[in-house]
Amino acid sequence: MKDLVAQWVVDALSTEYSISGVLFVVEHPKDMSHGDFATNVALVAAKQLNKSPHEVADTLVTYLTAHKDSTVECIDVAGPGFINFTLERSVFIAGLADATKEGWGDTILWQDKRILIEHSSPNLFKPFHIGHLMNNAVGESMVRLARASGAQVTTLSFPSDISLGVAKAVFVLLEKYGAQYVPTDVAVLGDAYVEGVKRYEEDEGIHTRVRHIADHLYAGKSSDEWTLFQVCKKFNISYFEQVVARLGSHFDAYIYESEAGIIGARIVREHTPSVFVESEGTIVYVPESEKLHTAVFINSQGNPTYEAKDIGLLDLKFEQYHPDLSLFVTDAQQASHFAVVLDAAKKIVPEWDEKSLHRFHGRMTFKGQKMSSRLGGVPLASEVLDAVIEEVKEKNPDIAPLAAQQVGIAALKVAILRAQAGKNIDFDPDTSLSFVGDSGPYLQYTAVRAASLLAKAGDAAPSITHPIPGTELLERLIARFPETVTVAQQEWAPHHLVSYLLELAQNFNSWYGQGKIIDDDTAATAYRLAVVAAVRQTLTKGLFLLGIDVPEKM
RNA sequence: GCUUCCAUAGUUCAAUGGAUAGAACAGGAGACUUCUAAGCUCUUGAUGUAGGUUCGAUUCCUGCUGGAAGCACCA
Repeated sequence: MKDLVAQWVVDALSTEYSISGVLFVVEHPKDMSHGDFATNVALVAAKQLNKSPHEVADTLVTYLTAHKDSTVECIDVAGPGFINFTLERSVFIAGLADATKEGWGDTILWQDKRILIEHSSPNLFKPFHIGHLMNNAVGESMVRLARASGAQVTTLSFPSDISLGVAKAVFVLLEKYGAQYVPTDVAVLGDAYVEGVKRYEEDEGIHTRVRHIADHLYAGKSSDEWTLFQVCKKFNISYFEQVVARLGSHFDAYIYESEAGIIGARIVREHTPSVFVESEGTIVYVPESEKLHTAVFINSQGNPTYEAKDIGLLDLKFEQYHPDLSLFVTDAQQASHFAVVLDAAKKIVPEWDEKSLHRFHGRMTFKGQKMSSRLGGVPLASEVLDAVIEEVKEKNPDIAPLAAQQVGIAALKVAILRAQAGKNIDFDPDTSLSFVGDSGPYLQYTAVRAASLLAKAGDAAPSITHPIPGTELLERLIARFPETVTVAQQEWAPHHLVSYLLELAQNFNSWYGQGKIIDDDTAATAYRLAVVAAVRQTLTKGLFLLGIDVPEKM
């Protein structure tokens, strides 16, 4: 429709003024009272034509009005010279029927493309903490947006299983519990990690032993540390799967850092000195751009660093999944790291850089305190989740357990997703977490309320045959759902969707408060129910795309 | 020090270069014998600073101030 309007404007310009190539835009006016589409063409063309914007606009409107098609109700000039197009209401009324069909909001933006999405990559031995909640919320939403774009989506997690840090943890576990240790609590592993880091810093005497453990782990050499490591790794992964399942995520595949490291190290060595260079006993990459920094890929012990592991990961990703787009989500701290890795990667296989997209989110602080999972003191994701769910239950003691969990997760996820990814969030359960106003529970509540109305209607079936006044704004908002999804998909920006859903919910609740939906007027009731059904479906689908379920009751 | 990102109401966030800068929370006031009050109605209140580009700048460019992150063997 937007393209159609633009074409009309082009025709009008060429007929009335014999000009073309004017760089105007057609967009939705910010304020819906200004109509459905607006163009700035008169403002842009005025100077070139040496006439006032209003004069140009008036001339164009006369032409456009004479040539408009039946879907356009009126075309007028407003403000400094905008041309506003208002569509016939019938267009939107017909749209209500689409909104209750299967697949409402699905787009064809990436029809049949293969998209690989990596997110929620845990660090084994470090607990899944509050920061991972943010990564998971952003990542899962992108997965769902991608699936709704017609793409074939594969989800991947890249657990960090082997590192010097893990060797430090294994050192502590061996010392404390011995080689036969079987973990029963992730907190013990997290504590061991923190303690190991601390011991390593304080006591140089253990460095040799820890490095020795690291070498065995990297080499997969049969030993006490290897056995203990395997047991802990397995335990951690199953814990991880439980936590993300609770949050609504599932991973199709895992690639471990240990596998990626072996391949990455090989690739780096194969491309030395063509891409990488030896320096001070290490292998580094020196970017040409001043904006990027030199990074070590193979350390002086001969082990791959994070950088080389990411090269190996790229190889595995493209080798195994042949993605058209490989998206990965991390926090913003790693932005420059990946910029360097991709700069090196494009010299090995250009596709690795061209088809990769790094989306990052901000850092989550907790009550103003910076969190460091290496130094401890970070709330676990599950602890935060439990606390939030407890709060939901306090607020509504009658709520079903499943609903309480769904509401708690919605509160967390919307708190994260309503802001543009990339900004830091200071998470304070007392203030950040809202159950009222612009919040997840508000959206859920609205959807539940709509569902409740439909249930209450009994025999009265929704119908669009007898429209009544008062729902024009809602109808036009509902019609914008698919394009809002498209914008969120194009920009990988779920917050656009959150803004839209909040606006829809606010308008619906406002309308709801104005009078009865179900009354004695059967024709009018049927129409109102059609609007309710469309709103319910739109909210439910929109929340689904954010990774949020709508409870039965709340 | 170098590189990058950020700065909007008391607070948390919006605003493809457009029209009167939108919400929510907090504060103030109110309606309801009514379908879910996690709701509704009304109300107070903001673009860090100095320039530049533009018909038009929260948005683009430059300086300044303030904050965050990164900068060779952690991930």
